[in-house]
Formats: sequence, C-alpha cells, structure tokens
Amino acid sequence: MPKEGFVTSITRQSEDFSGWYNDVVLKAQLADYSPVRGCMIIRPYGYAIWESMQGELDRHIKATGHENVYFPLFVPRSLLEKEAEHVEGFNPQVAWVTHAGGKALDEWLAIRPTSEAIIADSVKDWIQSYRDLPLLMNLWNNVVRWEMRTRLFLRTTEFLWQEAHTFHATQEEAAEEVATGLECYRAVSEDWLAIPVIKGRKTDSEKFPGADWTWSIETMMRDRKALQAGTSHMLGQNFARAAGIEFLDRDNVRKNPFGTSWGYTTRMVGATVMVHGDDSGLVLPPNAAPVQVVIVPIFRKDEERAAVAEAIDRFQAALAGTPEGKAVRVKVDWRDESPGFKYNHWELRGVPFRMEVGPRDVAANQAMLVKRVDRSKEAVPLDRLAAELPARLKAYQAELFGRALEFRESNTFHVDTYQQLKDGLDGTGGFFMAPWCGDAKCEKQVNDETGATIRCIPFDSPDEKGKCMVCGRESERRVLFARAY
RNA sequence: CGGGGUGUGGCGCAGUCUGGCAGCGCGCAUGCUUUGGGAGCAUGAGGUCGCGGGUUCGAAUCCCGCCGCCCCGACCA
Repeated sequence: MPKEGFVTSITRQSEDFSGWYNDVVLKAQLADYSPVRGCMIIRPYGYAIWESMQGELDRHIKATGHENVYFPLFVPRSLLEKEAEHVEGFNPQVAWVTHAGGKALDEWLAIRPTSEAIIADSVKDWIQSYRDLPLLMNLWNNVVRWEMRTRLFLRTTEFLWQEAHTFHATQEEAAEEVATGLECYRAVSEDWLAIPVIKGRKTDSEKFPGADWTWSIETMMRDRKALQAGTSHMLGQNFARAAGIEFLDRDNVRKNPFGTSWGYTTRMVGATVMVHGDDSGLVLPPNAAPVQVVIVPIFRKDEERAAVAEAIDRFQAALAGTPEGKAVRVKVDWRDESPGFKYNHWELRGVPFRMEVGPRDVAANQAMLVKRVDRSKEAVPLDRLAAELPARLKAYQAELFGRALEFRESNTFHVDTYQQLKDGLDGTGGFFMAPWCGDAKCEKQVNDETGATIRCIPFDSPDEKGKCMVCGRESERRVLFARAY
C-alpha cells in the first residue's frame, strides 16, 4: 500500500473528473450498479444522504401548506397521451408494460415518467368549486425515464424524487406557487447542501413538455460544468383542459384551474459529491452528513485503551449535556484497524471532523481535531470541544457554502462576442453571461457549435441592453450559457 | 442508434498473439505480533475464464454467432 499519505486509489479530480466521480460514488459506497441497465442500487451511506435532504425538503414543503399523497406507478396510455406536447416530449423515454397476468394488456400501461397526466385525470372530481382550490399535493416516489446514457445519481433510468402538483383558481396564484416551489429548492440546496444556486427561467426550447414556462435553479460543479438542480413549472390550464377539470368560480362561470408542478431528485446526491468533493473523496456539508464527527481511538496496551475509552465517554456525556450537542451525529470507530486506515476510510466518506484520542491526548485532557475540508489540525481541550462542536459544525457548513460560491463566481465571466464565448468554453470553461436576442435559432446555433446551452435567464441579471452575440440584433439582458450535465 | 474499448474468484489485472496443471496483487477467514496517516508474518477459503455452438487428443487462448458493461456523441432531472 502506498504510504505518501491520505486517500489514494481514487482517480485524481483534475485528471479525469468523470473517473473521479465514479470512483468516489462507488468507493465511498454511496451506490452500486445493478443488474438492470441504467438503474442503480443506493447503498446505506448514499441513502442516508438522500434521506437527509429529503427530510429537509419535506419540512419546507409541509411548511408551505402542501400535503403528501400517493398516486399509482402505472399510467394508462390514454391518459398519458391526452396532453399533446407532453406526450410528444416524454414518449421516447417511457417504459411500457404490455403484458401482465400472462396475457397481452388491452391498454398499455406506462411506468410513470412523471405524474401530471394521472393526477390531472384523478382530481377532476375533487375540484368542483373555487372553494376546493388551491389543491396543494406532493408525492415522494420513483419514476422511470429510459435515458440513452446514464450516470450514477446524475441520470439513472429509475430515480427517486419529490413531485409537487398544485391547482389554483387564478394564474397569479399559480405563478406565486411556482416561485414557492423554487424557493424550497433554493433553501435546501443552499442552506442544507451548501450548494449555491442561480434562479432563473428556462428558454422555451428547454422548458418542460406541456408547461407554459419553467423555472429552474442551476448549479456549478467543480469541473465548471452546470447541473440543473430543480425545476418548477407553470402548467397553465394545459393539463386541466386536457383532463377536463373545471370548477365554478365565484362569478358563477365554469373555468379550468391553473396547475403547477415541481420536482427535486436523487441527482442532488451527485451534485453534493461534485460541488464539494476533492482528491481524497467526499466532502460533506455537516447538515447532510450521516456522520458529523468520527472519533478514532488510539492505544497500544489494554490500560491505554481503557483510559481512552473513559475520556471518550466523558466527552460524549459532556456533548450530550446541551440540546445542540446531543443532536451532533458522532461515531466512535472501535474497529480493529490501524488509525491510518480509519483516517482514510472516513476522509473518503467526507466526515466533516475527525477527533483523534490517544494516550498523549488523554494525558492532556484534549483531542486532536482534524477538519476534512482543509485537513487543518488542532489540539483542543475536551471540555471546550464538547461546548464548541455545534458552532464549529455550523461554521464548517458556512465555509463550504462560501467556498462553493467563491468558486462559482471566480468561474463566471461576462462575454460580449460569440468568439469570446467559444474561447472561454474551450479554455477555462465555466459560466458565461452573454447577450442573446431571444431567438431559438441563435440558441440552437450556439448549442450545435459549442455544446453549450442557455442554462437559464437569471432573475438577478440586470437589464442591460446589448447586441446578441450570435446575430447582432437587440438584446434585453444577458443569459447564462454553459456546458451542462 | 453511430464511433471506440472491454468481459478471467468480491475488486484490479496477467495469461490469449504462438492451444498443454487457471495465476498475481488487493480484499475475505483464522491465529500470533501490531496500532499517532491505508501494519507484518503464517495458514486457509473462494473460479462452469460473459453465453451458445464449432475445430482439436486437448480451448481462457483458434473460428462463428449472441449478450453485457464502460467511454465519446445524439436524448435528458
């Protein structure tokens, strides 16, 4: 085994980002490949990270008035095909059940690629009056989309997600709901996963099939590529009309309600890996880390072991003395392995803090505290550490966010000409704010020629008139171009 | 679907060109010694060499067919 220190046997991030990503996901045991093409097995450590973000998002969803529900996995073909743009967009990706019970089915069943169609059909009897609105529902489930190329967490044939579906009496209210959904995603991404996001509107060519318009949050990975992290759609009256949902409004006129839908997926586990990770493996934000502090006991003789164990017990008791301390997720690694082995093991898994407690520390009533993100090492008295740990975890969380934000900002560039965009994409890569006229033809030309897409029209980009970098026509504002996953 | 690569104990690979006992490293089990950056030694378990056919006294190796997976593209959360 190589002894130059720290985790080895992972492809270096700078050499081959994709190879690095695969190594980390597999070796940190977040997930594994499965017998089914494009499908993944989420292992306990990866699932714990998902559960963490899931729990936080569920709190936001409930706090904004939504209720969890469940709808079936199977969508009858006739329902999926009611909304014309929707069927056209999703048909190539749908997996169909054609046989069941030993015979061919009269009507094929789609395995849901998303649930707009079956929900719209199902709720039409629930909505009779404006008093039945808004209807605010959320589903935690799995969906299947037959993608051509898959990648662990980022794009799998089956994935886990949350899909919210809402119906409103007015367009204004539905539009507010789209913003509410997107804000839930911003909060979970930034405050829980320490991933800074850019909120914006998708161009028409990138919007959800069947929606009037789509908002998204966009994030930058450490290879400077973009990842769409969550989407919120204004469905308008499209699905309601297709399914025949009508309500009697207070003016005694029958109307179609306005719908929204928004989704957030297991992809965010991959995003967490790709935003914070380094050559030694995962770097997890404390909020989402299954283990926040790992204690590695060090000893030779039995009496040393006993003394170390006693010191650790006292530390844990002191930590549990406050509510914040009690909430800290601590693991003591008593396995019969060498300390070095354990250091590497937990670094690969991104545990924010490691405490080394050995005979020398016991004698000084202290622990060596090592911070995963920068490997800084400091001797801290045990009593002080028990009192400070919650605050240190909070600071660590903020540090990761600040680091990611700084990285994104230093890799975001304003360009005015198409040539500058091309040079930038081929050079450093990153996000490019550039003037665009709004014409889909110019958008497509950039995509065809550079592989970059308009990630979104950011809400916070200032109105800044200019000339479209492709055709030279008037441009109202800059939009965000990047290569994306 | 187009281009490239690859299938050999759990993982990573050698062996294939030139047919002749299925090997190496890691991991795993047991024991002893170890333990402050992936410990050492000893003993041991674990394989229909991707699948099907063919050639041959004999096939991981040669021939034919099929399948899986990975990477790059088109598609996408």
